[in-house]
Amino acid sequence: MTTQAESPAQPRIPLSRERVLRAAVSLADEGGIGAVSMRKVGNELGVEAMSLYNHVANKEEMLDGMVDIVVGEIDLAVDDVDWKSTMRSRMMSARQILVQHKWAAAVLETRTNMTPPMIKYMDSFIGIFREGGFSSGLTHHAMHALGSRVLGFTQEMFDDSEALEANPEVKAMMLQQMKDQYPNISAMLVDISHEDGGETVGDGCDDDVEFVFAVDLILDGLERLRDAE
Amino acid sequence: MTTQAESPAQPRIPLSRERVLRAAVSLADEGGIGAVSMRKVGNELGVEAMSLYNHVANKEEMLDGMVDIVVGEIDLAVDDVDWKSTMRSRMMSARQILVQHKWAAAVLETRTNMTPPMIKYMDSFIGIFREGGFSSGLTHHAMHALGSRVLGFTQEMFDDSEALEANPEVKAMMLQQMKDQYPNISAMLVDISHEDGGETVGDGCDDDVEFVFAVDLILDGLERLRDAE
DNA sequence: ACCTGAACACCGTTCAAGT
DNA sequence: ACCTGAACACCGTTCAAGT
Repeated sequence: MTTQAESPAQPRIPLSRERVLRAAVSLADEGGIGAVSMRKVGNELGVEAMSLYNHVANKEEMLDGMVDIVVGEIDLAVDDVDWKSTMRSRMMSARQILVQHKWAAAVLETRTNMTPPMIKYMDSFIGIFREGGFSSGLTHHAMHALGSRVLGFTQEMFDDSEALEANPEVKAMMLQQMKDQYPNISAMLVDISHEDGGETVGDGCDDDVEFVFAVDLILDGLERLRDAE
Repeated sequence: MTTQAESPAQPRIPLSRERVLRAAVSLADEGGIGAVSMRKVGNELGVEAMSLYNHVANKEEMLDGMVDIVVGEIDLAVDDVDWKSTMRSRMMSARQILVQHKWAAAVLETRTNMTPPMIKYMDSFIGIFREGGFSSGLTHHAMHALGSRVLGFTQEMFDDSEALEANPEVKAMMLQQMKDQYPNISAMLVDISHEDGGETVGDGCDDDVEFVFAVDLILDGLERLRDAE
């Protein structure tokens, strides 16, 4: 049944979280997310489905890990001549990776957990705007406007981080811990809570406001192009 | 087992596609899309799961029907003072409905079939831009730029309609049939195929081009806002 | 014409038992 | 410490059989 059967001298490679996730990603790359079941991933590794539970908590957590691998492939090193071309390159890198893993965009949108690779990506993303001279408020809007375009996670991740921030005691600790690892996220959150006294951000951002902001941004731009034609 | 058991005089209401879809939508509204299985929908209607197959081809087609119901709820009648506020209202109506059916946005993104309610929505959408004096090319860009924001279907639907259009023999027939029912879609497709000789649109639109267009539109708008601050 | 019982080939997940 | 057999409670779907 296993592919290792005819090589008894070769000790089987031990399972690991890494191996499980890589097997799952390669199954999804080949056959779409529908080709990923605990049983099939186990089979790919020459192991029963139940063995996977020693390395991932459950399927949901396995999907988190798969997305982390994909997000980790996005090149964060690009540093172009100005903020605009840097951001443009960043978006292209992200898109390129998501095109390589066609299943990932849909899965990404179902994730609600913030994982370190996701937070790292977001911090880098925010950093580009900050270095471009954007205020924290406008950076926040920018993330919502661009968010659903490449990585559909922006709303949810912000909701989570802001839910935590809403508790003032947790807030101080969180910010302290985050400051080193995620300087841009921290700076933005601090700025914004000072700017509006937590009104917009404290109890989760107002999705309606963000939606209208993005729509108006696009409509204004379209109008300009029409008039220029 | 059924809720009708204690009322033998009352003849059971006969099943119908309509009743099946409404039951499925209400299950999804209450418990999310995970609460929708053939067995549970059957149970909701006091019927076995297998009976549903007399009214929907399979689960996939049931999901199509559920989405149609939701899309059909979007108010297409708004006609504001100009194209911009009309489009703004349209986007708000769509968003409002999708917020009411929280499961629908994700399901919408997995649909690949063009259904009449979807085409009707698209035609109305295009009509707003056309009446606002937009060229067909810019209208096409606009749909891509706004598409993923409210209804994530734009890309796929366009790919389909353009795939059909790529066959010149089918094209003439299709356009003739569509002209009455969907005047705006037809007009746009005709214009675009004349404008660029089918280069951009004939063999499916260039997703990369559309992606860059949308990103640049947003980045330019953000820059303007930053400088105005 | 419409509904169902029985069956098939799948799922995710648990837990005690093996090594 | 890690892997597995057996089992549970689910899936979507079919088809011949009932009414």
